[in-house]
Amino acid sequence: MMLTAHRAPDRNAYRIPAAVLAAPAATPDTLLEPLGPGVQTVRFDRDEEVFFQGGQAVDCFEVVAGCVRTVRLLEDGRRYIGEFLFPGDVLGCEMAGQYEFGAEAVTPTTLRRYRISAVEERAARDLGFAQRLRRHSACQVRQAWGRMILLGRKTAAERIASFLLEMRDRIVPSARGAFREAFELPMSRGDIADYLGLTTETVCRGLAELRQRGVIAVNRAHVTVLDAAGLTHAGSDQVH
Amino acid sequence: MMLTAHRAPDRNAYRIPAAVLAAPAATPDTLLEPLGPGVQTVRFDRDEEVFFQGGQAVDCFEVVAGCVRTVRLLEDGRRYIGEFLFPGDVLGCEMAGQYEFGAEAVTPTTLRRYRISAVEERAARDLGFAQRLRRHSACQVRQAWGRMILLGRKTAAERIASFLLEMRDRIVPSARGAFREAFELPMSRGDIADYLGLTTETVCRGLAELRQRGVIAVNRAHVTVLDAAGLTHAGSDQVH
DNA sequence: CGCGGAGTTGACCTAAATCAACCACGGTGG
DNA sequence: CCACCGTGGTTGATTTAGGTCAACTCCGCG
Repeated sequence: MMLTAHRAPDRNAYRIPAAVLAAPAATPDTLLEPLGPGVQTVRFDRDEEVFFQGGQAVDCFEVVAGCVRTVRLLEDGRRYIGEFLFPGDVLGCEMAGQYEFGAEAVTPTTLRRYRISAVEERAARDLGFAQRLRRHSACQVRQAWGRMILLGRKTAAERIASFLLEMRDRIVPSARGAFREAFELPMSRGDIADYLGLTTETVCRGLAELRQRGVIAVNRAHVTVLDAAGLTHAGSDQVH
Repeated sequence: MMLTAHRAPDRNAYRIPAAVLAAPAATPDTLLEPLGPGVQTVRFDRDEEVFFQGGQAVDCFEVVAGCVRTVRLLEDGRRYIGEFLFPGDVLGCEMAGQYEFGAEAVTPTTLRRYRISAVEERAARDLGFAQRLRRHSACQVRQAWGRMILLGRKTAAERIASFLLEMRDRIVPSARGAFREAFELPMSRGDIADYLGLTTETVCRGLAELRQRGVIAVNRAHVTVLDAAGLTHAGSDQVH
């Protein structure tokens, strides 16, 4: 299937750690694949809204290409970005009733659209599918906990280092043969700031600091990790 | 069953919003109840460890009485509290492999202990059970998102107000007939601080501020919400 | 060539952390 | 029965990380 070309072959698409991957032989390629065929493919331009906070939750999506952000707003305009989604990631399938946050395309994006009701209906009769869904949510929960200690207890510098490490592991280098330590950030500094609970300026200063210390090279969107160990240390991301 | 006496009758124990509760008739009382009988009941003293961060994840728990906190530590001692658990809440059942955080008793606590493997095994053959588990994780994910905007974008005063609102809704007044706006906080100011990403002192000052404005009355553990609307406003917890 | 928006850098300010008393109880033991 | 701690809570003074405001740079584009 051509879709797999969009994903890094060695990484598991729905982020299930190796320990949980004692999966049965015929695991589908992506979480929602079993719901095809008859799936709609939809495209969104940069900054276009995929769905909005408070809207009736009817569809969920799988990213085929591009990058999507989820956003929550406080009424005075403060914005928080819940996560960035890359090819293979799934969006909105734990929503019930209303979307609790909005979703917008960071770059021109291709998504596959599924009905949440179809997901629910399938889960109600297919145990394997239900199990994979459950594991997906469990992963989301564990990831969320990681984000909380980042937001609650880490300094600006640590958050930025952690962010770079996360992106290094999640962004597939666009250039064929480009090595893993070099990648293009699809999102703006403002997006990064709203993801990390900081401001644009603080993100810039943090990146500048890391550059001056020779840990990374940055030029606009292009980032190269020069000293991975140094970056891991700067992020306090010990694998306890 | 006697356990229900420990829970507020009008609130759904595993926090599934009404919209999702289109449940089949015979819904069990608590999430893990179907796994009984033969469940062990275990007790923990104040500050005793239920399980520790990094340990092999084999058991999960349901709170019968008392209050439990989940803790994550950075190696330099910074602490973050993921959540407080009250009677009816369930703990650790989305763990795979290792516990990603520790759990400690905030007060003397009674828990029912289940094997994670038993939960998995039951989920693998009981669709209804799997569905409830899945909804439980989905709720956890949605709650986590709420916590993230709190940590990433709210001021100290707003966090404290939000916290009080959460506790008002989750803590069952101990005194029979005590009205809902008065409750006892089982956790210390330090615990609250680590839950909100603040310090003890800032929590104290925030509470003092709300007291001076006549929004609440506080005396040590005892809190009374005098002006619920004012508190909601102070917390920026609009129901969008 | 001039415009406009993202990114960067600098100067300054403020919310919350840190550091330091101090208070208010709830035991404990004389 | 009451003095004595000790622990958690509160309040005040000071410091600081990061936010705010403002200038300026660097492209990309018509």
